Amino acid sequence: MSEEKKDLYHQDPFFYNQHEINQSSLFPFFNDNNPSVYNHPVTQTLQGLDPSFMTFTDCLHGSMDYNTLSRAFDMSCNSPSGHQNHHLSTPIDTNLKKQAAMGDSAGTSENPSTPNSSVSASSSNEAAAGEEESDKSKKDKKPQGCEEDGDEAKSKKANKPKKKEKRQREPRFAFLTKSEIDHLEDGYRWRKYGQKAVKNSPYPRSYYRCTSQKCTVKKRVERNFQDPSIVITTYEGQHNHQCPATLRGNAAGMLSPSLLACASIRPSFPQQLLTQFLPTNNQVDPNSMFYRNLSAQQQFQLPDYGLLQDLVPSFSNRQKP
DNA sequence: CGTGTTTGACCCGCGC
DNA sequence: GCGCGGGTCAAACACG
Repeated sequence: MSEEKKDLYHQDPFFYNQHEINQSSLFPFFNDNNPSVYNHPVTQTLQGLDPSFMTFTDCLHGSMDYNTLSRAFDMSCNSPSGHQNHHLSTPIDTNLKKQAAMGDSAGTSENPSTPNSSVSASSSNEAAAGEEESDKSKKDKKPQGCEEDGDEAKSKKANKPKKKEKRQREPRFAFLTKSEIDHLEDGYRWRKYGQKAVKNSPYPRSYYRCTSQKCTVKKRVERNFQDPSIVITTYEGQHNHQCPATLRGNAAGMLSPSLLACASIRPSFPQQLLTQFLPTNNQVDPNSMFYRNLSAQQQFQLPDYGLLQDLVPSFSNRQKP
């Protein structure tokens, strides 16, 4: 591995395998339980991945657990590679990497092969609850000009529970998207709650939280500092509610171009996915975000529009002269 | 007025 | 213990 690449690993354990970027515009990173892959990132392809296995929306809707994801990508990893351009990068999990680096037994003793098990419906709820709790205690800690004076504030720090539970992070997965737009529409509503400068990068990282009540999903958005045209979107957690866009019945208008990129990765990408998002009359409104994002986002990245033709016949009808 | 963004301050974990 | 960097909070602000 080159020194430069090593640096990338160190700057962010969530390794963005930008060297693999080719024609495809989107690279999902998934949880994996094998720390070795962090040291030896491999290029995977989506060949051999059963399209019925997963959808982007499945990830976002939380209707699929991470076992499924990792299974799916183990599959894809083992499958013979065929598609030369559509690379899927290495599954990454920050916590696991850290644990591996630290030799943290907690990370390895329990269910080493299925970190995802902690993400099953119940445990992920627990994790979320834990986070809420910690958030609450954090808030309580804040002075906020209530009755406490400085001393009290100090003592409050001392009153902190001696053995604080290590904050549990939700599993995360990231997408690289070639786009001029930082914050890509994905059908959910997000509230920005922070922005930080990224070390060694001129581009800041933005922090978003799902605006839905009791939904703890967060996402981070930043630009690849070596290729500013690439947006790195990292999702943390799973939505516990329906996609607002789906509810509105106008999902196509909110559809992220990432989804299209998904389709571009695998020509046989589930039709159901797109049909699920597209308006029932199969018309694509040229004024919709769907269409506008396409325009703004390098439509040429789609391998050829025959792909979309396959996926959405009506779409191609509009494109054809 | 409700909703979302900006931004400086703060908290916390980690490495040295 | 200290400093650094990532992550979060919340007041102030902007906007429709």
